[in-house]
Amino acid sequence: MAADPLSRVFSALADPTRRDMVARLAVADATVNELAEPYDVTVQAVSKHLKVLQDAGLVSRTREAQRRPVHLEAEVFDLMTRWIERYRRQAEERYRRLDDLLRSMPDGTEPTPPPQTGAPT
Amino acid sequence: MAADPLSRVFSALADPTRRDMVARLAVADATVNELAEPYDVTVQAVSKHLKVLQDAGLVSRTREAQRRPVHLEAEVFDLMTRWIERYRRQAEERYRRLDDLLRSMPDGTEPTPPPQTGAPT
DNA sequence: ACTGTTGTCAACCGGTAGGTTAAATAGCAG
DNA sequence: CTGCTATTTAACCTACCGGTTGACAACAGT
Repeated sequence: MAADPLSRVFSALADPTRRDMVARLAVADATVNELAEPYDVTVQAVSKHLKVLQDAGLVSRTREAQRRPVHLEAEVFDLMTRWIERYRRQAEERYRRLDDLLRSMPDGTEPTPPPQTGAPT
Repeated sequence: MAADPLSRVFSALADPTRRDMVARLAVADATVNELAEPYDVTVQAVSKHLKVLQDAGLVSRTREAQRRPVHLEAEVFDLMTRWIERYRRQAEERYRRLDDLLRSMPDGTEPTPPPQTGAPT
């Protein structure tokens, strides 16, 4: 199983069934059997999906009598949003600067662009 | 290969190496060999990663002499952000309403909410 | 016309993801 | 204690994923 949290979250949401579960859990908590009902897979398969979501920190389970309601934990979304926004912004900034650059030299001279960088995580 | 775009994007970003490539491409376009340099995998492996990113719509390639610079396409990020924000908001709305509910009945009467779990005592 | 560089394609391999069935665990109702 | 319901665990199977090596295509430079 993927070591880093970001990989776990992205990987968890890469499955349509799991995304659908998240969508339904955003509306209301639900038990495993309730969650399994709409899909034509076994309850065990759904239980596995739930484990993936839980390992990704997307859901939590609380013991309530013999049932174990599943609850959506929305905070983890921030992890993704922050990652995405970071690079989206960076890319947009690039375009902006490229625009400026092109506008500032209609003669086509190459002004030796900044040196390459190493990559962050 | 995953049919729906959302699965493809999430799946593509579930790999740390691919996320790192995206991070570097946010800074500047790069060729396959340049991209491969920091990692201790073969160029072929990187080429495969690139194909995944491309199928997800995250990068595009433009033919330039014998090189094929890779370019980050940031628009696809919106697809994810929209999905995430939608359910995050929905979940937060749920909490808000639950708060209101609890605040609105200090007598402890149960107004028969939807046949839900977690009935407060 | 060769040679070197850049990149892809094909075949293969080990590991893991997602599904199944069958058995085990946990709690509630008689 | 027995049985019913809800859920997880175990064992297994198949398919895909990420990596490899080896061969090949396209182009630049000499």
